[in-house]
Amino acid sequence: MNSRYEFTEIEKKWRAIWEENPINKEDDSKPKYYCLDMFPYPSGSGLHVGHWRGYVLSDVISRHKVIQGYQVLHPMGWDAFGLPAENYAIKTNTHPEISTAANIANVKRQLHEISAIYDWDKEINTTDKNYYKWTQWIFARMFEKGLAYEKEMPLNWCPSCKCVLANEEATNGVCERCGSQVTKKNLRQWMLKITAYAERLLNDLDKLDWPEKVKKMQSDWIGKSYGAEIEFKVKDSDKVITVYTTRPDTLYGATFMVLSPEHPFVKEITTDEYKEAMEEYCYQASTKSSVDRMTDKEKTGVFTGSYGINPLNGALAPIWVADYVLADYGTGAIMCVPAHDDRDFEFAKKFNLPIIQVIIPEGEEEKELTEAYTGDGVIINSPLFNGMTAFEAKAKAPMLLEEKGLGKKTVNYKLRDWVFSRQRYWGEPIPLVHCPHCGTVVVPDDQLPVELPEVENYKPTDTGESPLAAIDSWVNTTCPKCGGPAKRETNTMPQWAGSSWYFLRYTDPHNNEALASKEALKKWAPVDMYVGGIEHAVLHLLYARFYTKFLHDIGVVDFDEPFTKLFNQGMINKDGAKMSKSKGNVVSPDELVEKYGCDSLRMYELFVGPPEVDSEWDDSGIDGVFRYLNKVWKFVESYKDKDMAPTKDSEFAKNKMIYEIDSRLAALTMNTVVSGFMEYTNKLIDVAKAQGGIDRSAIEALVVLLAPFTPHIAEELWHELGHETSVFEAGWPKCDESKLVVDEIVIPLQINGKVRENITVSASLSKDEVMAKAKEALASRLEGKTIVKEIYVPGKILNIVVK
RNA sequence: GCGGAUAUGGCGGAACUGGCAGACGCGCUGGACUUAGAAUCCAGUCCGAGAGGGUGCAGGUUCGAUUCCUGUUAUCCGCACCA
Repeated sequence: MNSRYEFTEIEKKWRAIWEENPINKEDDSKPKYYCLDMFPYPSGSGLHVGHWRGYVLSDVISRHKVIQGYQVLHPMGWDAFGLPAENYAIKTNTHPEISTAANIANVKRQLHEISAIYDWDKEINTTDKNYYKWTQWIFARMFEKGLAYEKEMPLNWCPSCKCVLANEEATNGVCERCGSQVTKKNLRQWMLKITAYAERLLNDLDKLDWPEKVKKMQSDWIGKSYGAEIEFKVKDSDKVITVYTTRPDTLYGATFMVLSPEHPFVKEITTDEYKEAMEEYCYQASTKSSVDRMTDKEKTGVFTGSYGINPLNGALAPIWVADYVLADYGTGAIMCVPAHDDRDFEFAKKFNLPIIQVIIPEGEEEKELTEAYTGDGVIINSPLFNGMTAFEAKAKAPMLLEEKGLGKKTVNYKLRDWVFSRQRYWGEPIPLVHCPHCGTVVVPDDQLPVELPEVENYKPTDTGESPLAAIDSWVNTTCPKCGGPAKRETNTMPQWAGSSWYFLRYTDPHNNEALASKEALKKWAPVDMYVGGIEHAVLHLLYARFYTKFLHDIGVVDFDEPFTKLFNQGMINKDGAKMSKSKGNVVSPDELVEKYGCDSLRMYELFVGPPEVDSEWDDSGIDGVFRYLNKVWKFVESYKDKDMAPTKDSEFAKNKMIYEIDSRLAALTMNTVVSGFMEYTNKLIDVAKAQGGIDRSAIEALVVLLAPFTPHIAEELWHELGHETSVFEAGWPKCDESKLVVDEIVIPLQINGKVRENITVSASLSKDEVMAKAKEALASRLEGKTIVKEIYVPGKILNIVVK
């Protein structure tokens, strides 16, 4: 055995051996475990130490499961459609396929450096024809089920990407990808009816072992609210305006109404006097970008000249049009209760509209309001609800109104349907054909995939047309139904399409008959542990849940949630900022692997901080784990031939180590696992030094425990200890808790809550006996004091309160 | 504006259900070994000479609070006129 820890040699050696003979083999006699990383986009700049973090974490979990006797699916692949490759193509006129392949080769090389147990036979790539065939197949099924539909509407448009965006991609009015301000553009687009699944997407969050934060973000995004729809007749008209409100209890306080500028009645109920102003206002609203509409805090609006009739008391409510009411939420029309809604209050003040209070705080008198009162209280001025609290009335009002035929109980969601088409080249073609006779026809399964054609110009247009639209030979086709001339749909799918189901494909990646066989899905899916960044909290994770539920409904899979457990690893920052090429603060793992070895870097990635928290990268910290591994090496070298019978001390040290590593690993607090290794290795070394040797099983336990974290050194040491088979076949050490029982304990002694002395006592002593010893030890400090109280927490602490 | 999270030495961070604050590591200081350095090893390292003080700040509950409660400040994240 080498006296020095030659990591380069060791790592090279075992990587080659594992390549020949993988430690993780399929074996149906074992239970399954599916541990998945969010697959990367193969970017040109490669991986940095931040990417490693999640991959190391998932690999530690996977290897741990292997040692515990599971067959583990731990696959890797490429989410390779997307804009960077396409933009690169525009700049250099290189086909995206070529640049993508080059990037994949580089990132794959880097991934090998991690020595994760990825099964490369199961590698997938969303841009493979055999893969996107099934992405299209799923779309075809959605189309048949009426979940894919076409609609013309004002959409989020990124002027830089020259492409529409889904709502999820345009939060804060900014393009999720490039950060440009999003504008509105009226376009005909393909939509997916994700709203049909709103209720299930919301309710099923309960059964997921996911971070609360992510569940909260999804449930906020779905945004369910309870309320009522109430009908207001328009005076001197046959029109009836339905409003949606969550506060039907305040109906008597409704002093005006507001329609969104896009509401269909606007034209008809605007009187001649206000016509011109209204046209101008609605035109302005239609051209306003979503950013402006959001940031313009000042309320604007125009009176229609018409009045709505309050169904409860017949009071007249002037009807206004204002852009603070959104067309696509609720009914696009609201009743306004300025006394109890901040926005309505502001609007009423600005346009001098009446304010009627219907709720006053418990025990207070009605007085003039300087702001809207939105809290609970007693209902007043409301014959139907008087005497109730607002809380009560809010709950009862929908039913009461329904009984009177004035409205109905309703729920609403903020979730909108998913804008699914993109005006770009490098994505899955939408498998539809437009036929002048048959209308929109889905491409039959036996003609899938609809392949991307070669183009000469990848450049997107400003008109909202895909570059594909310029290729006549591709666009012109025959109708699958009638055989007549027809045109292909030229939009492509968003990047999320391929990633919404890829976790299913890993179970059976080469299947040409189905997206995966029933048997393979049954064997592996759903994913037991999903590791990735928080940035997909609503986007990818919501879409993947939606796809899974759909595939469940059409009988493809028999579960309806894809990811049982989710873990979001924190980002790694450098100089207080996210690593990026443009900031020049990227730390590459390649040099660190060369200098310290893969095992050291793996362990250090886990040591930088709690895995779910963002951490600052500091190169010098890796010295600590490197020194630690050298210490382990030296320990094994020094004591492997000094085997002796187990002693009380060695048994305690060994089992305590197993117990601590095991429980910390189970809690996924990997930084404390690493510190635990350091702490308990030191204890083993102390015992070995004191005894002049140590039993072999203690050394072996350490080596096996280390294996998921630092596989190469562990495997090498395992063989040095005389084993012929892999450390990953050794079985996970079990803690014998009977060995943790001690007969002497140290009790800290406090006076008035401050520790003054420590005494060592037999663990079997009674309270009185311990107290007597304590008083003896504290005698000089207790002199002249009166003891007020004595507290003894058995085995933990003793406190004496004195005056 | 609303919602959520976080705050502990020079630094990263520990502390399980209220029970010895600062584990483990980095860095630093001193020493050993060396012609010298690197590496390694040993000792020390919250502040304070000491009594004592100390987990963002101000209170509270408790024998005892980093942990629970109230208020407050700062930072980060999510949503953003959703009626």
